Amino acid sequence: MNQAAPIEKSYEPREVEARWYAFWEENGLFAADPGKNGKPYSIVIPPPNVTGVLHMGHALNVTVQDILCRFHKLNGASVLWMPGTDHAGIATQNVVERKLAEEGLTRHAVGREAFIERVWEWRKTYGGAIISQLKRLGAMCDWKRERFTMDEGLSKAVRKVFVELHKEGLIYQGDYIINWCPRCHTALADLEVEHELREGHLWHILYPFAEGEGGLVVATTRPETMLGDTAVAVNPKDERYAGAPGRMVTLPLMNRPIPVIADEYVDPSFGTGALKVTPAHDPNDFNLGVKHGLLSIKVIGDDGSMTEAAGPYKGLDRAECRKKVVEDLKAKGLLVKIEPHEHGVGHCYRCKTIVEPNLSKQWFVKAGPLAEKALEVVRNGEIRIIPEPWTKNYYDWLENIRDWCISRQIWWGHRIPAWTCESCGKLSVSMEDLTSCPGCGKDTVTQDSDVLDTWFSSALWPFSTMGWPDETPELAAFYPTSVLVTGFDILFFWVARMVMMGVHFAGGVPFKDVYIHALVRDAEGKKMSKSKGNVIDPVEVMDAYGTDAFRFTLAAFAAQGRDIKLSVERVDGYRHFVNKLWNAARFTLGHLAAHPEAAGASMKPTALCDRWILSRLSALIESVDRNIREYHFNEAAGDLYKFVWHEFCDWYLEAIKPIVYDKTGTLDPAPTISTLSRVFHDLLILLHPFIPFVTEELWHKLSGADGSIMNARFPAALDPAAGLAPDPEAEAAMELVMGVVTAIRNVRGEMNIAPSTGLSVEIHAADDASAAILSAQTGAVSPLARLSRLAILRNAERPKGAAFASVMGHGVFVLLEGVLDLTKEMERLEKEIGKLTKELVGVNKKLASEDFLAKAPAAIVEKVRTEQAESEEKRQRLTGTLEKLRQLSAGA
RNA sequence: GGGCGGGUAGCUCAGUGGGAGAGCAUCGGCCUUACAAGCCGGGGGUCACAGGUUCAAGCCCUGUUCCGCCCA
Repeated sequence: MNQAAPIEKSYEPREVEARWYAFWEENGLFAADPGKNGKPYSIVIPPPNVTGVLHMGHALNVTVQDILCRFHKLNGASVLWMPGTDHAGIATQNVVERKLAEEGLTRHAVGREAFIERVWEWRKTYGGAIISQLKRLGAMCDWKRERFTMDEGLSKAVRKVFVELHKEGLIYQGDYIINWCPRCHTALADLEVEHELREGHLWHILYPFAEGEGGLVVATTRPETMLGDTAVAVNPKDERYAGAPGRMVTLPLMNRPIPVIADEYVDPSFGTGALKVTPAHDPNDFNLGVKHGLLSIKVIGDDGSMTEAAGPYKGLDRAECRKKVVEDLKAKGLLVKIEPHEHGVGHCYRCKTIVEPNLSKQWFVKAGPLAEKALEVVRNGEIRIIPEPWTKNYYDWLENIRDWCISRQIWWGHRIPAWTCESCGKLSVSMEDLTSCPGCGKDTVTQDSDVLDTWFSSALWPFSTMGWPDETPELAAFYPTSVLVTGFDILFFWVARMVMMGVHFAGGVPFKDVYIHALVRDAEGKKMSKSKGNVIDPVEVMDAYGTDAFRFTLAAFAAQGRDIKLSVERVDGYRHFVNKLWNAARFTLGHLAAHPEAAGASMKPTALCDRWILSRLSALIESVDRNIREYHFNEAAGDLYKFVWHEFCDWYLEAIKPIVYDKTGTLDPAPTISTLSRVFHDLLILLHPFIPFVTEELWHKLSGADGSIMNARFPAALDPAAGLAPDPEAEAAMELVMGVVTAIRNVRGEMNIAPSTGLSVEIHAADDASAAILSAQTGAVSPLARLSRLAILRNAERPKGAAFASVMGHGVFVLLEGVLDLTKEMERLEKEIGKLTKELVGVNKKLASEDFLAKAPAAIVEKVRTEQAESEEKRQRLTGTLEKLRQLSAGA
């Protein structure tokens, strides 16, 4: 190189990342403009919880979106990536309540208004943590548009949707059994309950007939609920209980007569086949209760303790009550037996407390009609779910959807816009806050104290963030969004509900594609790696290896199955990759600087390696472009990796050294410098979506100009004018060159010859064309293989004392007269022959099969034939050489 | 109980019908002027098991087994 390397010897990510992120933001490179030319490309970010900290799931999710946004921007699209956070009702309220508890306070002590103020304060102080972590990842979100589900605009959208759905009869209030979390003191939707298998018991209890002898033995996993039993049910086909339906039994401990009913629902094979029915505390029992007109007696209160209706057990905690009930039954001789029993127990997804199915007055969304439309738009292809198998899960859930309980008995959230009049009892739902009753006109109205499920507002995210219900330029330009990128864990919670709401309110689907990526189970560690202790903090990974290395690793993982286990060793591998690119840049930039006249020019390539690398670049562009569009990020990343390391660095840069370092003064480096410049330039653009920071840094060193790689244009795979097109001839010739070089290196390695020793090599070409190619490439082959002499011959005599290799039918002789270690050479040849023989067995078997010859495609047969001929020829030549060496060795 | 995914090199994982791959680890040789975070060469796999379809199976089908997830 003619001048000192202009850049540091190794890549130091920290400073570079901070500098360029600030640059991008300050220069408005993330800013979306609905009036801009170019095909709109839009994504709304899955809003992370405002209480959240960045975990692997976010990191992967954001990396994928950023790759897509940067890629489409490079392709000239008008890009909007809408960012924001979610108010996470229960989670945030829990966090603030814990802080209050540290001060010895409760939310009830400070009051609703003051409490909500405290939450806003908390949000102001801590709510930005996750946002700054997203920035650290390089996310090109349009931060000026950042939204929060509790913002004024979004709140207006929420209220509008509530009012409209209520008007349409799709929102209703009623007494139903719901999942109650006694800790969070709120109702939960079915989806918000997590079922875990627990070791429990099955208690068999005798319920004596009210009249006459005997009774029925029921089996239950929750004996404390018996206090609220209002029937015993058996299957009408169950012969054991023929005659029982219609009779009465006495409910033990409560001494209440309850009827025996018959219903097909009862599974005769479970327990004793007799089912105690507690409509107030079990969803299935609730259904039976409705069907048979049974009473509902609520014996467990909202705080988890027993109610008045539990009689003598009133005030006991539900767990204590269970013990007491069992003891009392035992004392009365009514406890027939206790069996160990494993069963699913529901837990609150926020605090893990065991939920209590409880009868309660709540607000519900009638999901059926909305689900119908949400099914339709996927069935008819308006929305594509990728990978496709998730479509089935989507269908299954929507086809069996139940009404959605949307009211929560907490304070942090969108308050339900419903007012009840104490005077006339009228319930009014309204867009505007009410101060008087629309019915009787009196000012005795009170707003419902409940708030809405956070997912209710999240369901509106794709259009509420763009200004709906107003008709905005953003909605016109960017709705529907191009793709939703998310993990499968919220396919039901969020994706399905967005589709329902989008189709119903925003006039169409909220997105065209849903890309479901792999999921890293994290932080809470519930599922993934807690047991293995390999939870990894993305921020620590970025600190240690750099964001680009981390992102590239995630991209390489992105097509994986449904679980991710990330190892830092692998991130380290990709850190090496980034550094490799950095050092390739040092080399490249040095030579470009030395030849400024050629650096930017577009010259016709003359050298074989130049033609070859352009052909490979053309293939790479095609692959990266296609694979990103198909969401095959791992393929794109893998091809980039292979190109950079194993084609560009390993072969191309080495092959051009004799040209760019030419000391003979006989070579013209200009076309090669021009090609190098072009390839490196395009390569940075191809890599940019994956590793934005290092590519931006190098971009500036490359051009020496200001501007940003973000404004560059993605190259076209086919651009013959610029020399970009597949060049099979160059690829074939280069393969011959590489084959020869590798064969010689193999000899050197196996024979333990120092790299500093120049070798003398003769190649006996099998045909004139190959001889011509090789003759033209001696200048490339010699340095790559470290030769002191290279002769390309035709029909020559086998040289004496030479190690031998066969490459594509050509004889390669490494002249080692006097120093050839016969034993080693024979071992090397034997190993080689062994491999070939193994290959030949398989190939010969194929060719011996008439079926294969008759039925396999002609191209395949031809390929196998060629393979066989080449391997056979090679084996014969190697065997021949080996034989001669044996004779020589025996003679000596 | 129903559904889904997975079992590929020592480890973490790619690979959806014709050459079994990557990173890390490992062995041998190199401080060759972009890079020792590197270069060159090598070793390592009956692709969980059994059967089937096919000219051809890691890949498709059936069964078995183990692990994980979702739903009830």
